[in-house]
Amino acid sequence: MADDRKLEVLRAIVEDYVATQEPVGSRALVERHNLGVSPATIRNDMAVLEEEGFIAQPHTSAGRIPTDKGYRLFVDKLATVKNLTSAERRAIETFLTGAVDVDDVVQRSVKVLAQLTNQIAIVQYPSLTRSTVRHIEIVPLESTRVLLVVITSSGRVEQRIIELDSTPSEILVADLRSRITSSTIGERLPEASLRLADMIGTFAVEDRPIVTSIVTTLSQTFSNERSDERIAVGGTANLVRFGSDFDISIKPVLEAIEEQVVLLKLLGEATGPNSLLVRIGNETGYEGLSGASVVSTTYGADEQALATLGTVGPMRMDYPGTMAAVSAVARYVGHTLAES
Amino acid sequence: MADDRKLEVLRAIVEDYVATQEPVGSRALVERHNLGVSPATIRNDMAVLEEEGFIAQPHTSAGRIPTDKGYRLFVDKLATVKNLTSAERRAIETFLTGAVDVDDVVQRSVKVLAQLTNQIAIVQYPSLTRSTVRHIEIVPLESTRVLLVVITSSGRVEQRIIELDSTPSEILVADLRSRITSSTIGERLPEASLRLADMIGTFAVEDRPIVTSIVTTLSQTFSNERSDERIAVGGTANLVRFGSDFDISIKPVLEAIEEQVVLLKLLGEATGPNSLLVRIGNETGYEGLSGASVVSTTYGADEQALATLGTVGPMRMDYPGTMAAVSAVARYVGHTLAES
DNA sequence: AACTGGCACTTGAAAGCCGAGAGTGCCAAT
DNA sequence: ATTGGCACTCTCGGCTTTCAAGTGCCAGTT
Repeated sequence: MADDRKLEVLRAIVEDYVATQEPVGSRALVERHNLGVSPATIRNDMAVLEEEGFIAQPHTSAGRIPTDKGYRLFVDKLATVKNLTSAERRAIETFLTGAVDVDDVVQRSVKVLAQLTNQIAIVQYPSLTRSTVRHIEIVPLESTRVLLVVITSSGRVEQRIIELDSTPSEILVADLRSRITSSTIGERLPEASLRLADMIGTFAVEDRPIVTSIVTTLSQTFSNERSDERIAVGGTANLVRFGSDFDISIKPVLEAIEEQVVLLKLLGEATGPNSLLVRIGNETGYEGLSGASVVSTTYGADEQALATLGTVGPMRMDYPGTMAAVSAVARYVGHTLAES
Repeated sequence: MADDRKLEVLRAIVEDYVATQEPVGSRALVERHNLGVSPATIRNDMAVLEEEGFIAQPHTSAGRIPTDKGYRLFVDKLATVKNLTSAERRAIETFLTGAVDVDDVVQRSVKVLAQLTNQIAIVQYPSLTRSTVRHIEIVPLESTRVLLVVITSSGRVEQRIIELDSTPSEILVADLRSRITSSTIGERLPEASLRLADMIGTFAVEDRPIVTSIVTTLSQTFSNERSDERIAVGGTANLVRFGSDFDISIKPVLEAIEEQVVLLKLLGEATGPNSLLVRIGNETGYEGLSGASVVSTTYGADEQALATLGTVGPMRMDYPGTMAAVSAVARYVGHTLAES
């Protein structure tokens, strides 16, 4: 029997429902897609699909809509990867290449992604803990103040100003700088942090107080979780477009968006580079977001994944298009950061 | 005739309407506020107030609601300044004192303000152009790269990394650093920028290329308009609370919030320190925001206004409360920044 | 065995209707 | 100037009715 056709029907249902936002019936189906059979036949197929849990009807005698499981199957098996138009590619490129620093790159990315997908875009700032140390600088300011600057492989610059108990000698500063540099350059931040801790003992006792405060501050900076949690969000106005219909209530989504912790969980651990994570409906694991799906992926400068980005949209979204956009933006962001 | 009473009636209408969100009629009015007259008398007063354009009725034979003009009068003449409870004051204080840097201060402020007012909070980052130079640092990195760091009076740290044509000698860097420092420290940024421009000619010709690129980059940093436009927004979830009723459609507001330019205009030029700017309904000058009001003020470290903050809320908001919250937060933010 | 046309059945959404309640404006009386 | 009374106007909620879409099933066809 035509088991293929059942899948074809599912695909057609998903596509039509995504396009029209309305339950799709057997008649409409045969008209729009040229499966060479009659509505009645489709009805039989649909009955089976419903039996298996891929589609459902909102009320008896309305058309069918895909269930979570239906979307899942669609994404896994049926979605053909859509390519972006060259215009879209160019848009991303020109938009991102104008960026002057990391902040700017991230903010522009959210904007592009939101516009491309008509959804809510989320971009995590490049993770500190996954970057390596590119440069460290220790600069004495007036009297007992010292400026510490760390530049990471992702082009991010972190700085701290600290107050010491006494004014450090120039020699000490120079010594400190060179030793810290040589033992941390190129290390990933968590390891660099460990190296630093081992180092304090190697300095003269009278210098210990100063060394200790500088080193511990640096160490904190390296393992600064707060900055790992930074996130940019855009396209919230799109929320109205898919929220107003029904299905999704706007409030929990807005709340989720303001709560960074939730957002971070949402982006989640995308498995690896170039692999998209698509979570559908309840798979997001957040109650207020049933009816919504999350498409996310990692981006990175080299092989190394730096952070995550993605979109939140209605469950009935254009998955192929969204997936294409997310992965394209991730790629470009990666490039852009690597160059800076 | 009792002209005072008419004003009293207006105040009562505003207060009741703000509290209940429902048109208020003559009967309810005399019951809740003890004006010593009968509903019929109130009706006469209301007829006059309507004549004069301070109140209106949504439909014939519903209660009255205040018009833009009515709110205006209320805010200008009738609103008694409400004091925050000591619990609220303490909340602001403890919330803000935990902040570690300027970014953090701003982000915490939005959050407090949003929670306090149940509205959308907007906080502009401390303006660069209105700050003074506290410290400048020039740090050679590997080979031809140089890191420039500027610390401003508001505690903000800006840094740039630039690529030079050739490696600068240590002597040149030291010289440059001391001369730049002495001529810009304490200056407001725009003036510092001018000073720098005059300076290039005083260096040896062979050093010009390097000097020029460093100086112009600094100059750009000083007059960086982009960073003057940075803004933090919070409390968008509250939008639902006052959007869902009717009156305000959510979409234009969300759009306005994403468009920084609009936001900046919204905050507008608050006239002076400690003076609140309240714009009601169409006074905001932005079409999508009819039905909304903006309460804003400036905050600053000393006398000097650094930037603006405020809230966007429904026209039917608790003006006294909001105004109190906005000005209190502004004051605390000012303090906090001055100390850091 | 798979497909098809026909037909009765279900059901939600839209439209129309009605009564209740709230609030007004006006008027005559105080 | 204020007040009680009263007729009038609306909106809102609940109710019924109608309409159309879509299904499920069955008997017939290939």
